[in-house]
This record gives sequence, C-alpha cells and structure tokens, in this order.
Amino acid sequence: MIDPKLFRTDPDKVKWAVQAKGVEVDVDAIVALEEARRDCLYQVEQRRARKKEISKQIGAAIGQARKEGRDLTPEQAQAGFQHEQDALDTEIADLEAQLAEAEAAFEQRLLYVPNLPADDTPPGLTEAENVEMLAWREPGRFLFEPKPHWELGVDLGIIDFEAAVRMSGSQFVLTKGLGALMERALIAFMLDLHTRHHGYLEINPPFMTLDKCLIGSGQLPKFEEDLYRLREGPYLIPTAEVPLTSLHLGEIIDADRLPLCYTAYTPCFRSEAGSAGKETRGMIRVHQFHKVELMKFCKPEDERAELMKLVDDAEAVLKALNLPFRRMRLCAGEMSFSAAEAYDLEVWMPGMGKYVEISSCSRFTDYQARRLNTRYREGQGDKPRFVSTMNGSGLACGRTFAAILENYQQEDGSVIIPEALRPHMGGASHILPG
RNA sequence: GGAGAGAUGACCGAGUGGUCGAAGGUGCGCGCCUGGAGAGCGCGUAUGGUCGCAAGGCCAUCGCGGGUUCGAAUCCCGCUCUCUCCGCCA
Repeated sequence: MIDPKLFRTDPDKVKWAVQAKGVEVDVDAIVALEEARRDCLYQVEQRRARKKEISKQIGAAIGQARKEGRDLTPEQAQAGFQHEQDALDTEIADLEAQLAEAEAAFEQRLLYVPNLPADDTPPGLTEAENVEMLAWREPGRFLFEPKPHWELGVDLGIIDFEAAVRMSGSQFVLTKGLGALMERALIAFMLDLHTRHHGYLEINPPFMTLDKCLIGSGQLPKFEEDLYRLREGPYLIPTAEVPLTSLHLGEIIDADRLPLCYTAYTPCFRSEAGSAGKETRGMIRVHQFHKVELMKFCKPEDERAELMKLVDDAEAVLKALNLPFRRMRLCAGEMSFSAAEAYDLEVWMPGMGKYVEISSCSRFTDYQARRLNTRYREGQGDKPRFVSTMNGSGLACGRTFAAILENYQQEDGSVIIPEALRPHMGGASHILPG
C-alpha cells in the first residue's frame, strides 16, 4: 500500500496517480475516513490515559498503605473513582466501536489504491503508449513461410494440446520427448545463468501460498478472480513473485545484507478469467506455465539502478539464446497495480509475425514492503525503513520455448537447438520431425 | 490424525494480578581507562500510532483474537505456529 500519510499531506498526488493508472478510487472519501479515524483515536486515547492514571493511583495507594502497615482494601481504594470509571468505560466502548469501523473502512479502501507511478512514467492507458527503449537483433528473414509454434510443435511431436485439453480442459498444454527435455533444460539454463553469473540465490519455494502473501504482493484483494484457490485454504501461486516477495515477511534486515537477490523456478497457475477466446492458440496463454523469476530487496536509493540491472539480467537470457527482442517502457496505465516503473521484454515470434511479452520487470518502491512489513536498518540505533522490492521474469519458460521453435525453425520443419541449451540436453543439436 | 510441552525485546532468559515496556545477561553504540589491544568501569540501546516547531507527552504492542478485572506478560476461552512422542504417508 502507499503511505497512509499521503492522504493527509498530499491527496492531490494520490489523485494524480489513481488517474494515471486508470483506476477508479474515491480519494476524497478516503481522506475523510482518515480524518474520522484520527479524530476517534484522539478521543479514545484521552479517555484511556485517564483510566490508566486512576488505576495507577489505586495501585499506588494500596502499596503506600501496605508500606505503612495500614489496612486498605482494593474496594476502599477504588471507592471515590467508581463513578468516573463507569462513565469512562461507557464512552470508551462507544468510541472504540466507531474507531474500529473507521479504521476497517480506511484500510479496506487503502488496499484498492494502486502504487504511485514514477514521475517520469510515460502517460497513457494502453499498449500503444508504451515506449520502445531498445531493440536487439533484427527479426530474422526467412526464405520460407515460418510456421507458428503450435504447428511446429505438434508436427514435431513435442507438444500435445489435445492430450492436455482432454485431461485438464482448455488452455492447458503438455510437452513430450525432446520438448519436455527442452523445457527442463530451459529452467536449468536460466537458473544456472542467474545464480552463477548474476549473483542471485536460488530458492525453491512452496507452490501454494496464504492470502496474506497475495495481499502483500498486491494480487489480493483486487484480483481474486485471476487466482486458483484450494478448497477453503491457500491459493496456488500465480507467480513466484508471491513467495519470493514474502520471503522476509515481518523482518528487519541489516542494511549490509542488501541488496538481496533471489531467483526461483516455479510453475504459475492463473485462471485467466476474462481472456477466453483471446490469443488462446498455442502455449502463449495457458492456465499453468513454468517461469524463472528474479526478485530483489534493496534500499530505496538503489532501487532504480537495481531494476535496470535486473532487466539486463533477464535480457541476458534472450541474448544467450539469440532471440530477437525489444525492451518496452510501460506507460502508467499498463503497469501492474503495485508497480512504480516497469519494463516489458517482448520476443519476436516469426511464426506469429509479432512481438510477444516474455518478461515483465517492475519495481514497487515500498508498496509491497509496507503490506508485508519488510524493513531494513541502516545502522545500530537507526530507525527501520521499508525496503524496496522489484521483480521480473527471467524468463517465462513456455513462451521462451515457443520463441525458440519459431526462431530456430528450418525449412524442413526441424528445429535447431540453441547452443546454450545443448549441454543441458545431452548434447542434442536438432529436433527432427517424425 | 492423537497425546503432551512451549511461544516474552537483535539474541538468551526472569517475571503467576498493581507505577512492568518489561529484571539480569549477551550483542551493539558512546565515553573513561591504555603506548596500543584486551579486560574493566560508566552511560545508552524495541516498534507502531498520535499530538507538538522542538524538548517531550499520550496510546497500543510480552504468538494472534476474545473475555474476567478498577488494573493482565501474569487468570479464563478460542486460534495459529514450534518442539517431543504415537499413527499414517511420497
């Protein structure tokens, strides 16, 4: 969440942010709730202070009497205060109810307020306003008509949509043979790259998570319908971002440990509500896919630089696989709810004839850290401050798999295996039809 | 799933109704001492909220949520988690 104080100190900035992201939030109503909350709090605290004072006096009187050897029962000590205490009790009970209501309403609304975009975020609400930062490698020229990956994969016998749909329903996919091996190789390759060369620590987290973590990273309460929930229990993770971001829930981290860089492979489960019929061909949009995620905790002042390094780390995978891509800076409205600054990497898909998102890298300022209460301490005696969090795909494996098929296809329908993956595939160099 | 034990500050650990936000220790910071280091000595060391220009005041927090009481770390109820034993299991 954003700093609740902003509603008092700079409500216009919040209004600007909400509008920039194209979100419907009544900021004035939240400001009013916050004021009501504070007013109640003051009233309650004043009465509680008086109550405590009386109790202390009673305690002191009893103690004093005991010291002097007099006999003073608690009832006698309390006698003169009874009336005032009763009055206070009634008032406090009443005010506390009001306070709880105001607080709950305020906090509830706060969860629906998105993060503030960075000041230099390109304005806009749609994909068309995203800004291309760089393009790496021209899309390859083909002397034949390149096929989309769903045709290639099926023809090569390494993807089986029908079997997956039969056993699990629409928008599931299954790989087999060299296809399954290549997916596994991609995971291993990406993890090796990030751990050995980019300094990330590998994490193998649970694939189920509690709602507090989903609230922490910003998926809940707003995007409940996108998630799979186990019967009355935890949810299946929609991305490794959730467990990774929750790694230091409630902790205060020593500053000299920062930045903390983590990478994790996990499957991702998404209901993709509302996307039925949209781009459903192939393995681009499915309910379950593999992803290697990158995630960092750092100090606020390092956040921007760390994000750019993280984007580089994600791009390194595409470069190592020699896949043409471009880097897009997302406009305000295209960024996720919790993000302040975001870049998408889009890989060229010759068979589909377009760029497809394969990584999304965002930084979240203290938005997630505030919800998860993850802080750091600069030095002994310093106040803890919220850490900055960021993450990015490095990369989505299914889409990378599809991109390899499409970019490495040959006229005879075979696919060359990228050099970088061969050590992970027992040295295989081609996937041949038949 | 069954039985038992436990959860206190960065850490260890005291505290079973009354100035307890919490003894003592460790760690850490500052100072003294020293040629220097160590030892020793002194002082200081939670978080959040709220009011205040500030100094500081006030409120909350001893796993979480309720209750009893004028007053709860301490008593009662529910929950969560950890540990031990039993059962089951990849």
